[in-house]
Amino acid sequence: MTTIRDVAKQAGVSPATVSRVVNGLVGYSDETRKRVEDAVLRLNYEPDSLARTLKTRQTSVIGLLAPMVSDALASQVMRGVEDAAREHGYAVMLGRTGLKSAYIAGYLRTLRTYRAAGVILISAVITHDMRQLLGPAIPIISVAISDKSGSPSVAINDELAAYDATRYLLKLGHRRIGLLAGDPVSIFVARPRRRGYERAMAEAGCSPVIAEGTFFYESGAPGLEELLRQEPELTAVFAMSDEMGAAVVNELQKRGRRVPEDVSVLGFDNTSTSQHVHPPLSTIAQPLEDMGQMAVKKLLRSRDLGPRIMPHRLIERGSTAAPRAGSQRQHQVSPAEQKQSPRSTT
Amino acid sequence: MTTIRDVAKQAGVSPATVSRVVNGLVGYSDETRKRVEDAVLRLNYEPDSLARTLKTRQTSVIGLLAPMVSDALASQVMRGVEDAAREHGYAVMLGRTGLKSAYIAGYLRTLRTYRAAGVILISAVITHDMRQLLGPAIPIISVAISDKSGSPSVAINDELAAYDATRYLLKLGHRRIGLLAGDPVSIFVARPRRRGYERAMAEAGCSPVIAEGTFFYESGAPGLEELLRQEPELTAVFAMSDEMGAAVVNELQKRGRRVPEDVSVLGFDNTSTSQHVHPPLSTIAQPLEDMGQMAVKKLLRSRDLGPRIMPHRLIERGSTAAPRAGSQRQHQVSPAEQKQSPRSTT
DNA sequence: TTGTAAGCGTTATCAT
DNA sequence: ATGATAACGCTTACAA
Repeated sequence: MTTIRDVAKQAGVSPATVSRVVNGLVGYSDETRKRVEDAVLRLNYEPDSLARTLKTRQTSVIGLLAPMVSDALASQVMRGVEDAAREHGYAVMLGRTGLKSAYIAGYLRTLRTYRAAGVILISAVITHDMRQLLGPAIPIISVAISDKSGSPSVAINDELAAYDATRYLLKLGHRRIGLLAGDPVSIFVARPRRRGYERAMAEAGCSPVIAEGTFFYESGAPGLEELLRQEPELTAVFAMSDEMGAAVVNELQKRGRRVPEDVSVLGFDNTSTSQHVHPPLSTIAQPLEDMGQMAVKKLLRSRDLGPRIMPHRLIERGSTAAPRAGSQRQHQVSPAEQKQSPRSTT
Repeated sequence: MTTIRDVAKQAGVSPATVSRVVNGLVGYSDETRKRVEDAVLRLNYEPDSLARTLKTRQTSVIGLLAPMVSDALASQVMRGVEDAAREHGYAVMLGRTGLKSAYIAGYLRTLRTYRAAGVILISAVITHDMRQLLGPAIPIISVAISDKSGSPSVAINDELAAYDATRYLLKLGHRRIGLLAGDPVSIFVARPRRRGYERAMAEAGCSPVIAEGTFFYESGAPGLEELLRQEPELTAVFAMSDEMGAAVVNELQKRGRRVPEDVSVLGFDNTSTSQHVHPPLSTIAQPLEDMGQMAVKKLLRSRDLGPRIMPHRLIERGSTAAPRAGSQRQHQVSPAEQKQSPRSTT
């Protein structure tokens, strides 16, 4: 390993001068700059980040904590984070937390001793303990969680997104719309999304039909079962994750119901799963990659605190349509229902 | 930030003694150990990894380089790596390379200056340049690539896996089996898998039918189109990725052919995608998570070089079956065809 | 058993 | 414009 001293010797100058040249500071002649640069090239010198960080206290690693590194949502966010980090010259340190606070604490400690420039937390809320553990020098930001506490965060408005989604189904003419939700204590977004659904249903004078799943594919079929038990005449299902939505599509078809002719299905997240089912899932898209990028940008802008709301959008694919004429009376569309979030088609 | 000196002062000993206690070395009385431990607790002292590494030259970070952090295969491997790394007290530094050698080089440099304990490369072959860049002190290992060069690696035998897969379809009675492959220069596993398919087909006296896709879902439909153009009487399709396999299932159904009654479909990798289609895909499973874990273990066992072959296995789900009687003559099973890889059902 | 001091590779301060 | 020199926080001979 070649050090700054080697370069200094080779160039016939002091280490201090080499440091100045390498860091583009002032205080050397063109002549010496040239000599130093030559030496750097010849010896293939690369400054040691560790030593540099030890001295300057400024580092170039960003911590990224995800409950699972292998689920589609986290993967997308990770991708955005990784790209933005590289672009700004930062390295990413990855931790899989499984949402276990002991794991999170462990990573936070590690990140502190590595003097991380900041920490990004996917799908988890920032607690007081976490802030404590990191110390005041290291900022932390959450991604993909609507956080009411005012901590730095990048997320969509989950309540509004679910509201818009439900409104969309109502507008198509559906009245009996089942919600495939999730456990609100382990899955933080489940609560606001449920509120959004309930609000839209209440405004339309429809009664809610709700079952809870795990957000994983496997829980889709039992979830549908439960919804149908509560309301056999269901004409639409709004699933809080694409995985559950995909499972519902497959399960409906297995039961001999056509999608979307008999039952419409709407997913959430616009992960690749939504395209792997036939017909492809209509879904609510979160700009996950953008959210990851935004998170590092906020982290790096010294004090850009507070929550940042990103736009969601409805993507219409083949899994949603108006209910069959006659299957129930048509829903009357009121003027107020025209204002909706922007919507696009893929 | 509290340093070793603070603790020393608090405990009334020298920094050296604190270091000894903290690192569990010998050379102090029970009495002082107690005093030091108290001070550590009271001051909430945490040794600085950076300074420690600078001195000892041994680090606790493992570099993990993946072409995409958001595809299902890499995610699974990452998960295994992450788990094993944590278990051994290592942190994971993540890099997304897109297989661009410039990106890889950049990360390798970073990892060198961070004195990484080792580097894990997903879905890419280790080149001489990479080894050069890392220097002799840092080992590197590839995962999910059959590497003939003898560099450290953890992978399945892709040739054999594809051979077994094809044999399985032959044994079911299929003769006209299409292969949905991939570009062998950008997707390294495409070549051995193709060889395995060709060998099995040749042994059975069947002529190969091959189309190239990208391994992504989108390429499944055009790939099937091409296969059918070459051989309209196809009764089975072997896709080199689950994504392509899932697309083929959907596309076949769209064209009014039933799976598996009219056409069988076999995927590869056993990613979650294989379960998100109906009927669920039969597929070749790689133990991706195990492979990730194995990679860090090999890295950490000082000099456990060379390639490590992991077992693949065939998972039978609903997308494969014998061809319809009469659609073609039954294939005669020879005794040699009985020896097959272990196989399980999910 | 314990302390002193040197040094890991930098950068920053202060002379010159 | 350049060079000594002293940190950064830790480990490790070596000495006591």
